[in-house]
Amino acid sequence: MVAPFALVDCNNFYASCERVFEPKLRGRPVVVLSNNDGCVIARSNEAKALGIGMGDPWHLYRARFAEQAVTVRSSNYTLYGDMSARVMRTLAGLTPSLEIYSIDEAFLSLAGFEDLEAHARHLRSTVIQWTGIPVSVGIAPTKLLAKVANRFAKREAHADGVKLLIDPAAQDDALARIELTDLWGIARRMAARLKCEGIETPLQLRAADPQDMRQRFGVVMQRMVLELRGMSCLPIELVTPDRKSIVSSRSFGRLIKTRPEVEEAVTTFSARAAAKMRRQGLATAHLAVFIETNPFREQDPQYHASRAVTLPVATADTAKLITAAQTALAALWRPGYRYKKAGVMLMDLVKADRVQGGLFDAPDDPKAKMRMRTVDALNGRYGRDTVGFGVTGQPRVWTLRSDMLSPRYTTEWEELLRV
DNA sequence: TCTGGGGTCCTAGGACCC
DNA sequence: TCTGGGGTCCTAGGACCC
Repeated sequence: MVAPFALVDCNNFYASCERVFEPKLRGRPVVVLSNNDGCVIARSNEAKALGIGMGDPWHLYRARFAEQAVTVRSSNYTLYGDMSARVMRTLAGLTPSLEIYSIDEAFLSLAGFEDLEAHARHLRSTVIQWTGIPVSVGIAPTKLLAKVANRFAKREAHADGVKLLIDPAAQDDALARIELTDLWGIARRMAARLKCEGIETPLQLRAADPQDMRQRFGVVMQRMVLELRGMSCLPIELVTPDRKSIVSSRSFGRLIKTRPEVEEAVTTFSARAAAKMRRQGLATAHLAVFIETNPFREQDPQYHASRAVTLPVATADTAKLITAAQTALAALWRPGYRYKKAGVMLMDLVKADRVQGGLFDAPDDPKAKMRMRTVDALNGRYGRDTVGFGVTGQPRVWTLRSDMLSPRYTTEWEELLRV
């Protein structure tokens, strides 16, 4: 048999994190709220039982649950990130192949384990013992089915946090008891489309012809059909790929009308995103700013827009990114609206080993200056700022957009840059 | 009067995930 | 009065370039 997958998912993660540091909250309804305490982003089982929904605006409940002792916490992402790292470190010690899928989920390969259920229970008990976070474990021949298994591990009381969907009969039974939208990758819109085409249940989807589904819905849907049949198409991704973009955005606590206030926010977002980018060893030459009015206030005139700017060279320098962001903001700013949200997006991120040390701006090293002249000449010749180099490493060709790195230029550039 | 084709970039939006 | 934040991938049309 193919190596089975386990999906380990933390139960009600943010609420569970709060409980680790406040044990008296155990057994009581707990909700964690989004930024500005706007809406519900995590609920303990007790809070779910009260009918509090994911994403619900908290103001709908505030009065109702005041006296019912629902404990409310503002979110603390630093804490959750730290707890997540503890859980992932624990899991990493218990399997040779771990894929961190999200802040509270990980896929594990269970290749080589004889007693899958015993191992799953071991994972579960070790994580709660070492971190205080309860987890559920779903095991199946494919990632998609492991997701389904995890759902039952969480919901069935007798499962006690572990569910195996290895036998075809068990898979049939599980798929018969869920909706299309319960499947990983199918949400409301796609489910509606499928239903229009006569596919109304997960079992019907599994029975569909994979090739035909590819024609009608694309390669992603074909993979889903195969995964439902127990043919693994989605391998464990052991290496976390570099981020392609980094966003820093916030809804304002109140509606904002003046430009200086938005400028201030955009400055903060730029600095925050730049810091995050540097921590990940990345840099960028593409940045965008967006601002939005409050779409829930239908009586207000609406405006939402984004503007991108390109820097002459990739950088991770906060001051340069702030300047660029203000330029973008100036281009899209419209007076007379009441703004609710703004953000800064850093895009087309590149490895920072190409751009470290502000080298593109004022290199002191004579060789670097020489290379800079060559770069200028090349950029002049091609009419674009597409060439750069690293001071610390070997001179190298890089591009502001990866798709501009065409092979016919690469060799020539490499030669010219070798001072 | 006829009026290409390939390519990139930007903006916008849709769909999905956590 | 109060409705999150951070990601990925895909598509489409217009501007612009060669």
